[in-house]
Amino acid sequence: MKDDEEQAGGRMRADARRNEDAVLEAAKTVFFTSGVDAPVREIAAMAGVGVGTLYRRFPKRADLVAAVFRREVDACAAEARTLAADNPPGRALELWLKRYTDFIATKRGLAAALHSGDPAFDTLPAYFQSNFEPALATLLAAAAATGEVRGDIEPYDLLRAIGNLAVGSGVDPAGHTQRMVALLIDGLKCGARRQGEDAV
Amino acid sequence: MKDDEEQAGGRMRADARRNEDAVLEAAKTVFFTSGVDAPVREIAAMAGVGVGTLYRRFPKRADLVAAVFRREVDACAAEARTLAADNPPGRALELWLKRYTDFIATKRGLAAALHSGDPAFDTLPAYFQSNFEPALATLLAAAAATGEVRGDIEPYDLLRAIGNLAVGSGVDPAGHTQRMVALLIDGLKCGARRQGEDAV
Amino acid sequence: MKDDEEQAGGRMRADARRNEDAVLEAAKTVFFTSGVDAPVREIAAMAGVGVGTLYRRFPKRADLVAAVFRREVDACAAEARTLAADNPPGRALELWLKRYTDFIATKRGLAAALHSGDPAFDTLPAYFQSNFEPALATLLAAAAATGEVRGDIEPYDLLRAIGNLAVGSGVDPAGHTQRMVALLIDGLKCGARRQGEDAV
Amino acid sequence: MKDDEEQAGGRMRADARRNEDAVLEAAKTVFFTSGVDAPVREIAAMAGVGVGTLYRRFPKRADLVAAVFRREVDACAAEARTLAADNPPGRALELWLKRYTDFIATKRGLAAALHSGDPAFDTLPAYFQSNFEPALATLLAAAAATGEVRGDIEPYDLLRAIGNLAVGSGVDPAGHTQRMVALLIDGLKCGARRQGEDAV
DNA sequence: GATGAATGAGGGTTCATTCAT
DNA sequence: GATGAATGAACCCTCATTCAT
Repeated sequence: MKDDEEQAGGRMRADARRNEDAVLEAAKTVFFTSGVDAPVREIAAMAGVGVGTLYRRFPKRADLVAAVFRREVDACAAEARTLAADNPPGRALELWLKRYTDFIATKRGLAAALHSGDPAFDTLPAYFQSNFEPALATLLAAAAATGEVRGDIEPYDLLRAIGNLAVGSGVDPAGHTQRMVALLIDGLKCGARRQGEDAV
Repeated sequence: MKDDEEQAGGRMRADARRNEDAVLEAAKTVFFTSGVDAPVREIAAMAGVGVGTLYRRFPKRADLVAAVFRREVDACAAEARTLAADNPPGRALELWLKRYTDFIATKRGLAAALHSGDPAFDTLPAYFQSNFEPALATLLAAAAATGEVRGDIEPYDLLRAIGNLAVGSGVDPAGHTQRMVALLIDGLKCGARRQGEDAV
Repeated sequence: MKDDEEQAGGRMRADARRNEDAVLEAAKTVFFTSGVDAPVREIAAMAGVGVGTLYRRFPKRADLVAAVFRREVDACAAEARTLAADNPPGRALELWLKRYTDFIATKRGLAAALHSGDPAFDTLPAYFQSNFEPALATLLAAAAATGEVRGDIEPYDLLRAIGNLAVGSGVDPAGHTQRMVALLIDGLKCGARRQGEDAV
Repeated sequence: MKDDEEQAGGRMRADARRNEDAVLEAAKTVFFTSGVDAPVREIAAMAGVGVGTLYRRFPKRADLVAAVFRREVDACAAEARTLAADNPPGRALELWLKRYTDFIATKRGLAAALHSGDPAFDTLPAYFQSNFEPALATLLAAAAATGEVRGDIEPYDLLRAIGNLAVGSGVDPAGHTQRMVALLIDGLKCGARRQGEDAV
C-alpha cells in the first residue's frame, strides 16, 4: 500500500516521489476549494512544480482525480487501523465514522466527475468498496463483540447511508450532517442494548 | 400561474414567447445531458435561435438556470392538480411522488449551481417550497381522508426525504432510488392501516 | 438652410423631423461622451426611438456622423449672424471665436473618424470651410472696419490656428486652450492699434 | 536602456525575446494602420505568434500600447545620439527634429488612448519627457555652441510646439506639417544669426 | 526529467444590421 | 413608418496541452 504508484520503484524516487506527493496534496486542496475543474496551473503552482511535470505523471485530468481519490481512500482506510489500535472498539468505530463522514463531505465535488463516464473512473467505486467495507467490517465486528453496538448491520449499508446523509453537506454549514450521523451512531448503540436483552 | 413570464402581455408575443419556450426547453435538455455549464451556443443551437436571442432574455447564465428551474417546478406542481383530477386520491399521490422523484433526479446537476451563492438563486428554494408543499399537502390530505395513507406526515418532511433518497441517483442506473421511494410509499400506506386499527 | 435635410419637404414632417432632431441631438451627446464608436443602441435609446428608425434615416454610421457634423457647423455658423446682430463688431468677433473654439473642442472625437477615408466624409471639410470662412470673414471685416482688430488676417488661417491650438484640449482641463485663444484675440486687437498708427 | 525589458535576464531569453520583439513590431504597425483598437488576433497573426503568447506578455491591451510607446520613444531618443555622432551639430539637430516629427505623426492614434484615464498610461508622459527633453537639450546646446541656432529655446517648448504643429498631420498628406517644422527650424537658425549680431 | 513558453481551440459576450410585426 | 426582436459575425480571453530548452 505504501508503494501504490510507481510500483517498480526505480531510481530517483526521492525527487519524483516528493513532487508527486506535492502535486496530490495540492490537487486535493484545489479540488476542494475550486472544484475538480480548476485550472491545471493552479494545482501546479500550489505544488511548486511546472505544468509539464504534472502532465508527465498525470497525462489526463482524470488520472489526477483518480489518484487523489485513491490517496484519500487509502488515508481514511488506514486510519481505521490506527483508531482501532488506539481506542476501545466502540470509540474507534465512532471516531472512524466521523472521519469517514469528513471524507465524504470533502469529496462532494468529485461526485459529478466520478459519474462522468470517463473510463479512468471505472475502478474507483470498487476501490472505494474494497477498502472501506473491510475496514468498517472490522470495526463493527469488534464493537459488536464487546456489545457496544448491534451486530446486524451491513458495513455497506452503513457506508451508503452516511454517504446519502452527507449529500447536501455543502448546503449545510450548521453541522446538520454530523448531527444526523451522530444520531445514526446512537441508533447503532441503542440497537445493541436491545439485542443484548433479546439475547438474554 | 399560466402567465408567469411576460405578465403584461405586450405585442409580438407570438414570436418572442415561442422562442422563449424553445430556449427553456433546449436548456432543460442540455442542462441534463451536458450539465449547467454547457456552452451557450449548444443551447441556442438546439433551440434554433441565435445566441443573441438567448442573451437578450437571459443576460446571465444564472437567469436561464433559474428560469428552467422555475418552469420545471411549475410543470411538476401543475401535474399534482392534473393527477388529482384524473385518479383516486391514493393513486394520485403515488403517481405524483414518482413524478417528483423524476424531477429531483433530473435536477441533480442544478444542485451545485443552486448553492453557488449567486443571488439569482436566492429565491429558488422558497419558490420550490411554496409550490410543492401545498401541492403535496393537498394530495396527502385527500389520500388520508379516504384512509389510504396515514395522516401524520408533514409534506415538507416527505419532500425532503425523497430529495435525499434521490441524491445519488446519477450513480444508480438500476432504479435503486425508485425502489426506495416505492418503499417509502408503502410505508405511508402501511401506516394508514395501523392508524385505522388504532382508531378503532 | 432651415430645410437642409428632407429638402422635398413631404408630409408627416412633424413626426419625422422631430425624430430626426432627437436622433441628431442624442448622437451629438453620445459622440461626445462615449466617442463616435458608441453603440447605435445607446443613441437610439437616448433619442427615444427604435434602432430601426435610426437606420432608416442614417443607413451607415458615417451618415449619422456627417449629419451631426453638418448640424453643428450650421449652428455655429448661424451664431455668427446672431452675434453680429446683437453686439458691436469687436465683441461679436470675440464671442464667436470662443464659440468656435468650443465647437472644435467638442468635435475632437470626430477627427479620427473624419480621416478614416470613408467617402461619406469627403465633402465635410469643404462644408466646414464654406460655412465658417464667410462667417468669420464677415466678422473680421466688420471689426477691422471699426479699427478694433487688424485687417490683414486671413479667415482661414485663423480658423486653422484655433483648430491647432485646441488640439490637445482633451488633455487640458485647465482652460489652457481658451487662454491661448484669448491671447490670439488680444494679438488681433494689438495689431489693429499698431496698424492704425501706421496708417496715420 | 539597452536592457529595458527582462532586466534580470533569465533563461530561454532567445525564444521569448524574439517573440516579444515580433509582437511589439507587429503592434506598432497594426496600431498605425488599424488603430489601437485593432483586434488582438491581427497583431498576433502579423507577429507570427498565438494570441496566448501575446496575452501572456501583455495581459491588458494597455500594457501592449504602453510597451509600443516606450519602445518608440527609446528608438527615437537613441537616434539623437546616433545623429549627433555622425553629423555636425546643426545638421544633427535638424535631422532629429524631422525624426521626432515623424514619431509624433505616427503616434497620432495613441493620443486618444493615452488620455483614456487608464492607469497603465499614467507614467508615459513622464517617460516621454524624461527621454526626449535631455536628448533635445543636448542637440540644442551643441548647435547653439557653434552658433548655428539661437540659444534661448527651451527644449520642452520646442517638443510641444512640434507636437501641436503635427496635430492635424493625418489630414495633411501634402507635407504641410513638415513644411511648418522646417519653418520652425529656419526660425531657430535665423534667431541664431540675429543673436550673434546682438552679441557684437 | 523539469520547466514554463507557446499554441490555438473553445466559450463568453457584444452589437451592427435586418426584418417581421 | 416605427419598433425592437432576432441574428450571427467578430472579439476577447482562458486554459488544456504540447514541446523547445
